[in-house]
Amino acid sequence: MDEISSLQRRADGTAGPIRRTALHDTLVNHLRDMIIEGDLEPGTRLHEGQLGEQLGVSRTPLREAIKYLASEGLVELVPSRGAVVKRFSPKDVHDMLTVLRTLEELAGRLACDTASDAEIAQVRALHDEMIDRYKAADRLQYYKLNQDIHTAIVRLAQNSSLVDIHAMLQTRLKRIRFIGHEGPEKWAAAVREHEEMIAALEARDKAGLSEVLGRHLFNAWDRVKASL
Amino acid sequence: MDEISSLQRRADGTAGPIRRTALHDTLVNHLRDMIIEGDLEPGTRLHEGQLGEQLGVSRTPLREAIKYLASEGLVELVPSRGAVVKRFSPKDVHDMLTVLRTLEELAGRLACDTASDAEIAQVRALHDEMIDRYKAADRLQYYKLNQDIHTAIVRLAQNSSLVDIHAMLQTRLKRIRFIGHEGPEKWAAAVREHEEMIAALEARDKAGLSEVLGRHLFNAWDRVKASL
DNA sequence: ACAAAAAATGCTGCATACAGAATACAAAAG
DNA sequence: CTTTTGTATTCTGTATGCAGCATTTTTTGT
Repeated sequence: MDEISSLQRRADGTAGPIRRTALHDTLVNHLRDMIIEGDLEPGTRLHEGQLGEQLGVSRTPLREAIKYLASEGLVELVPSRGAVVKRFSPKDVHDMLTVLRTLEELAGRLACDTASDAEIAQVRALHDEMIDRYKAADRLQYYKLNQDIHTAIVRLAQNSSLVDIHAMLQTRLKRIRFIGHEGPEKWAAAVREHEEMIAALEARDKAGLSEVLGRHLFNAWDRVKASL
Repeated sequence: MDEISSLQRRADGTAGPIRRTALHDTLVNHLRDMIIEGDLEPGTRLHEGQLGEQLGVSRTPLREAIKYLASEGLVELVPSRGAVVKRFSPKDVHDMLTVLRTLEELAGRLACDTASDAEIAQVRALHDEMIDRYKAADRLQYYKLNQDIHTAIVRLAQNSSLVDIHAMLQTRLKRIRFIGHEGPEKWAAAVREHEEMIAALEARDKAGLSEVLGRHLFNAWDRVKASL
């Protein structure tokens, strides 16, 4: 059972001086995880009283967290009727992937110019680690590293707005992708695309990196649309 | 003085019996306007007690509104110290314009495929109206219609995610652009670009529309960077 | 028996109250 | 005169209480 004790524990586990994270902030992360991982399915009403009791917090910080997530687009606010977990239609997902694709294409072009060799090496390290997880058929860790790589490449572009918006879209899509279990052959194809990505990045091939990122996300639609 | 009466008045001005907009929602819009119009300058601390009293509302809905705006990126939450109006560096603005440019280029390409003739005519109407305002040197209305046109074109793309994110970036940039008073020659150049935009849209010239939108936003940096 | 209206219940929205942290100020020591 | 420490005040963070709206259940009339 989720409890206040686990909520108030610092995320990084360090024994830092004092708790500097506000409860509503902790709740935002906690609720976001619950939504992404499917504990709160789309259409579920977020009962303030019930949910608050379950998490061991009062309604006030909970409500604040819900407002934050509403602006993030994960929940929907219905006047006088509370909040419900937002349901994304297949078209919504397709739309998000289209935008994400465009953004990553941009990130790829910028990254080739702005990234240092050391930073590229770090992405390579993530990639190698991911390949290991792939060979071990460790889907969960593969998936996590996969996202980390995309995020890392976006970071290389050194555009704060791009990082922000990419993270937001990534979050909204996480729930979908988290569910979508593609078959071995599609998984292999995705891995091949990642190999191309790293090669293009190391060669600082702007057009090449941008193209493969775009293709990767174009194909992503094929990989997830079945599970909708 | 801002008062509860003006806040609780319905946005559409109808005399409907019941108020269907929640106070925190009204506050979000009100605060956003205050930030954009410069009533709350960057770096200003949002004093809950004082601001609440000034607006005639209690702290609870005010705090909820602030959390919402924080997720929107207009204010920053500092633990135990409240919220401050976010300050954007010149690089931040440049970054946002870069992303906005990419998104509008995408919107332009999509719009040529998806827009109906009637919708295009509506944009043309907005454009003509804007030209009138330009000739009348009515900067405020010109500016407003300008934004409306960009928003309308994005809408034509019929991509909900694109609309969302574009609106968010527009909002963040509104404050900057609201201040930035370009000279007559730059203004004229912007208007010429808009003429090109409409022409390309009516010709459903994907490459052309995308190009001019990109150029327009590329030049936008020149127009605002002086005022930073 | 069915439909419509009325009452009752539960939940959201807002305000207020209280506790703890941060800052400002003042006094004392070097 | 400067610096440091103790204290007071102010503000944020959280909990709780109350009023109004939605929905469901019950009751009443046909």
